[in-house]
Amino acid sequence: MEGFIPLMFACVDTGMDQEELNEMFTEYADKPSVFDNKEALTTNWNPDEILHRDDQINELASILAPALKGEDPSNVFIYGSVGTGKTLIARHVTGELGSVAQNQEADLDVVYVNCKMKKVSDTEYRLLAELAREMGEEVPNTGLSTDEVYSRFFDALKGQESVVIVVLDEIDALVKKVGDDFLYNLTRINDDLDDTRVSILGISNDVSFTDYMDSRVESSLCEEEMIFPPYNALELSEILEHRTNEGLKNGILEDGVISKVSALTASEHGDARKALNLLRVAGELAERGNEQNIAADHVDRAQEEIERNKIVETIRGQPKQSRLVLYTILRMLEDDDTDQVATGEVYSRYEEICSEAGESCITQRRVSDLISELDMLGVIKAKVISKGAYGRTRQISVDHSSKIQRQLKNMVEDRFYLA
DNA sequence: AGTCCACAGGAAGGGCAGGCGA
DNA sequence: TCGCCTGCCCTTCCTGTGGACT
Repeated sequence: MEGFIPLMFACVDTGMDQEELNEMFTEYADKPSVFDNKEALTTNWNPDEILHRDDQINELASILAPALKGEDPSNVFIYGSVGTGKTLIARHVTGELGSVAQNQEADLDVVYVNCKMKKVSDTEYRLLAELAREMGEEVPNTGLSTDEVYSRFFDALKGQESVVIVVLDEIDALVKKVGDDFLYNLTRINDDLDDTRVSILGISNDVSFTDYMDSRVESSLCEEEMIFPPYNALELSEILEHRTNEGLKNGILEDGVISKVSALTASEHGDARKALNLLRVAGELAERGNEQNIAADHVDRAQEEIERNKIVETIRGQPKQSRLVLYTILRMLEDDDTDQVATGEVYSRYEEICSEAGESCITQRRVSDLISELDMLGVIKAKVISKGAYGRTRQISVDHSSKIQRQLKNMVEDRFYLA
């Protein structure tokens, strides 16, 4: 998609007429694809067989099984790094549980919410509203008090005579943002319900996440805990093999591609999600280049493309002042031909750039927060260091290839000055 | 050991936009 | 229309910090 938009504009610039455009699309449609079922190389796909997670499936299933008899299962907490199969297993097990419950006419509801979804469930209000909506209640996006939304969710639950399993994915992100009060309320909701039993299945990418929680919340939420270990290179290879058999045409993959992808991702916390993305994008690059096979070189290019897209998407969602701060950093790194800058220097240059552009300046305190945010988003790297009598500061650097760095600067410059 | 610097970062709250219910 | 709510971006005020310097 990323390469597609400039192509559309190129058509306008070069005066490509409708017929040529039509021809181009027809040619594209007729071109043989390297994919058989591209969805199999995405994280949304539910594979018929889940590899290397039998123990976790069995454990989770045995914890949730009492729901079939109308008993409320223990609250469960699942930890593990990104791409270790937590969401896949949670969805798989609750999905199967739902099917069995339907066959046996048992009353069981499963509600899934990703707590990191921007504008959907990234605040207490939004999460409760989303849960209430999932239970069939109408809740506006804003305008009500949080207490009102909570009581609407509660009313929706009261209307049921069943067990409700609430799956809260990426719960660590929300707790870090708004605190754990909402979890305290949710874990105590059963005290006020007569016929409905609510069980919470929390999923977190952060193993040390419970440090942020009140001990009372922790003890009731983490009645059962499961830790998902990262996949090793061998396991990743087998998972990729399984997915590519479904997703790619036979004989498309050159030797060594799967082992390269699995070695690359195993060294970075065994992230299966990243491994699948790498393979899919490598396939897309091969297809775009009219090539018949996916080679190791496509994997390298895919890695760069994924990194660039991730950063570009992140920057798109940032407010103007954040882009301005980032632009200041990138311009300093380029102009001063250095690989790191300090907060104080960035702020001085930021003030100059603001006055050049006729923009209003924000305070150093706020700029400091924006630098932290950009660091958290992985756009820059900021490390707090002490220079003794010369104070404390953050050393800011950008850890991308110079090509990506240049593209980034141009993009921020365009978005800042032209937007 | 005490001082000092240049911030980091927590806490509290202001102002505004967007939205809802009465 | 008005009062109230949340979310977001921001400011102000303040305390804390780590290592070089005295």
